[in-house]
Amino acid sequence: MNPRVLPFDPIARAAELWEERVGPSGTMAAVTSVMRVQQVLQSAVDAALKPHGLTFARYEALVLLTFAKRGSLPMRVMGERLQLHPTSVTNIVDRLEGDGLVRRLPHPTDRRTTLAEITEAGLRRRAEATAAVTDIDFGLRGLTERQTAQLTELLAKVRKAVGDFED
Amino acid sequence: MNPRVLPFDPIARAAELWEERVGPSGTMAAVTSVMRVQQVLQSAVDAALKPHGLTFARYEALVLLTFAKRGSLPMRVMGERLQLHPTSVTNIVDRLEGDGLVRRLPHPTDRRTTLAEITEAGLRRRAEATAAVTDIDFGLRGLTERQTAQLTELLAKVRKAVGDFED
DNA sequence: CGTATCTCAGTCAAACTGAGATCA
DNA sequence: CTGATCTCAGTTAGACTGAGATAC
Repeated sequence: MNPRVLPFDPIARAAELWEERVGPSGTMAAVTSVMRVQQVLQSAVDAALKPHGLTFARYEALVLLTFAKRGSLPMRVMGERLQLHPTSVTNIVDRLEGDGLVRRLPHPTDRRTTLAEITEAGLRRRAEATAAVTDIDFGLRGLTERQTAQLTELLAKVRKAVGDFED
Repeated sequence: MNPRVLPFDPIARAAELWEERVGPSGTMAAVTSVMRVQQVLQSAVDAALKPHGLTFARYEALVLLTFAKRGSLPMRVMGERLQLHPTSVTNIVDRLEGDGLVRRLPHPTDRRTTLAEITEAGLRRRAEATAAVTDIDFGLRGLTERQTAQLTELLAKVRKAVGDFED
C-alpha cells in the first residue's frame, strides 16, 4: 500500500474543489469518508485475523454460527444475515469446512437446504480470533464511546432508509 | 445478492448477543455498520456508473485528474491521494487509457515518473458520470444535511487517528 | 407445474507479492 | 550504490452471471 501520510485531509480538499466546480459536496464527502474508513478497518481487521487463517468475512460467519441456536444455520439464512451472495456463502463455507471449522449437515426436514454447523475447532478458532480483533479495537481509533455510538446510530439510519431491515 | 429485507436490525441483534457472551459491543457494532454501509454505497454507485463504463475507483481517478492543475498527475501521487496500491494505479490507468479517457505522458524532468492526463473524452465522461451519481445522491439515504456532516466529521476523526493525514 | 436451495463453471475488479527495468 | 518509480506475472478473496440438480 502507500505508506505516505498526507499533510492535509484529502477528502476535505476534494470537497472544497467539488464545491467550487461541481456543486454541494456534503454527500460526496460523507460517502468518500465511509469508503476510506472501511478500507482502513478492513485491512486492520484482516491483518489481525491473518495469523489465525481467517478473513473478516469468514470470521463473521463463525461468529454468526456461534450465536445460533445449536450452532448451525441454513446457508440461505447465513446469506441473509451477512448480506452475502449465495455463491459467496458456498465459497466461504467451503473454505471453513476445508479448515475443519465448520461442517455441512443435511437439514432434517427440508432436503433442499444444507446446514452449516460450527465445530469444536471452529469455536476455539472463533475465540482466538475474537481476542485478536478486540485487542486492536477492530482498527477503530480516535472516537469516544459516545461518538462510536453516534456513528453506529447514523449508519443505522442509512441502513434502514436503504431497506436493509424494517422494524 | 440477497433481496430479502430482515424484520429486525441484524447488527443490533448481533450486538446484544455479543454483549451477553463476549463483552462490550460498541466498537464491534460501529465497525460492522461501516462495513455494511460501505457495501450498500459501493453497489449503488457502481450500478449508477456501469452504464457509463466506469467503476467507482476509476471514477475517483477521473475526478482527481479533473481537479488537478493541467489535468495531469504523476501516478505515484494518484496512489497517495486515492490510497491505492501502485499496481492498482497501473491497472486503473491501463483501463482508462484503453477507453481513451486518460493518456500517459512522460514527466518533463523526472524520467522515472509517468503522468496520467485526462483527455477531452475523459472530461465529458466524468461530467456524465457525475450526473449519474449525484442523481442517486451516491446511494446515501436517510440523513439530514446536518447528520451527513456529522458522519463526515466522525469519520475524519478516525481517519486522522489512524494516520491517514496530519494537519 | 413453478419456485427455492445449493453448487459449479467461468468472469470480473481490484488487492496483494515479488521481481525486474529504468533512472535520480 | 541506494532508493524511487513504474510495470509485469501470478495469486488471492470475493462478487457476479448463468446453468444445472434436487426437492418443495
